[in-house]
Amino acid sequence: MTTSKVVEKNVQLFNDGEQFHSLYIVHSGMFKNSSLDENGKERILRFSLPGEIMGLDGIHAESYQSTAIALTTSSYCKIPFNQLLDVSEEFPIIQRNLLKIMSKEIYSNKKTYIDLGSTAKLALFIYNISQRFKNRGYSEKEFYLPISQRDIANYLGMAEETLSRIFKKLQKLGAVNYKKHILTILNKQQLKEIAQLISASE
Amino acid sequence: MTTSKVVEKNVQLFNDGEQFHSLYIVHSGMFKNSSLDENGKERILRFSLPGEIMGLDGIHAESYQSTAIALTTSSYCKIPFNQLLDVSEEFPIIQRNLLKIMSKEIYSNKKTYIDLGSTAKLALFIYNISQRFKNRGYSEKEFYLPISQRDIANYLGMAEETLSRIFKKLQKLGAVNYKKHILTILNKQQLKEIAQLISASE
DNA sequence: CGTTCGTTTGAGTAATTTCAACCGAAGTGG
DNA sequence: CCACTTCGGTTGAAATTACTCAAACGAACG
Repeated sequence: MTTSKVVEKNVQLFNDGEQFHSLYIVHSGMFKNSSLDENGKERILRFSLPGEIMGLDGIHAESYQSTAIALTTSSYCKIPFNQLLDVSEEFPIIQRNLLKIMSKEIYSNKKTYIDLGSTAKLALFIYNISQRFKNRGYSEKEFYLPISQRDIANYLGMAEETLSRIFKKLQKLGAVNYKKHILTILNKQQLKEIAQLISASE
Repeated sequence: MTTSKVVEKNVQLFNDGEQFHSLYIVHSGMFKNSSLDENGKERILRFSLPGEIMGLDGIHAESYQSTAIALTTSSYCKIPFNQLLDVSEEFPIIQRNLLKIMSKEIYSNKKTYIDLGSTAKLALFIYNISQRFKNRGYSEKEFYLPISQRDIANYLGMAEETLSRIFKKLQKLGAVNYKKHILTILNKQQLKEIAQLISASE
């Protein structure tokens, strides 16, 4: 349908409020999706990894509801939404898949970070990213994470300083290693326990 | 397509993990959608008000991802999903509307409570509910809120005691009144300020 | 009338934020 | 090539916020 295009770090694919026309699939690299709050502060809503779709939140209002910015050199594929609708009328399977993707998106937003302490939040964040890489065929144990700690803290709703301390704590505990944006999961089981995905006794 | 059915308080419409077959539209009353975490504790994911759809998160896995329980005497309409798909192949407008509804659901999840203090969280919660009632033609100023404070605290990720104190605080500030599950918004502007939806100077 | 349930209250404790300063790596301009 | 600035991250200490625990309360109910 369309070919993959490459963008450098900090390039913006679409902007909050702009007219909606296309969905974007991440091919490689990573994007952050954010919007500005009432005081003009950036609020990061999600990070988009290879294989994931951006722009779904723009369908209902026919304008994008967030801004997409590349966090590192990345490539993506653009899918004009009207064309997608036309094709899906011919091939209902496409429509069903779109519904499934959106359903999954709704579902995944529910696994919220609310209710967790800072340590559990960060552990869960790392675990989630790891599983998303795994689902796309990448290593779940070690990956490049082109996100600044400031952005992670923003996304998780905690102070930058807290995040720094917790990151050090997770490393001291031997759960992960993090250096120069390379994240290594040293003890997946332990990480899941800290993220409260399993009870510690199991 | 189907007629409206009535259920009493505490009746369950569908259960987390059960095979997915239908969407449910709330006609009147209110439902809570929850699931159990790894330690068996209830985690409330949303409250469903009249006009809102439940079950969308079950499409992708073909099993419900949460449990729906009536919080008060309520009525609902059941829509078998396969029938919906069949009809939507004939009438693409239905398909488009479904996509829009799901898109809106994805978008609304972005307005997250992360990052807010307890006072702002509760104010935002009240404001959101109020707007959802308004959008369906009900009063935005005064409504029956059949949710226990325990459930609100659970949903917002704070201690029950904290919620009780904050509720009292909002009343002392003159923003709202709350008695016998009747919630009255006394000062919408102030409520929005507290919820950080506008800066205090405006 | 006694019990339960949902809520409230107080006091102490724990977790997180804030503020201020510092650090090291990387990039910039003279 | 070197000083300078910036940026992302780190550290410590004080202040704030929210949680926990324990107890009491009032309304509803059988």
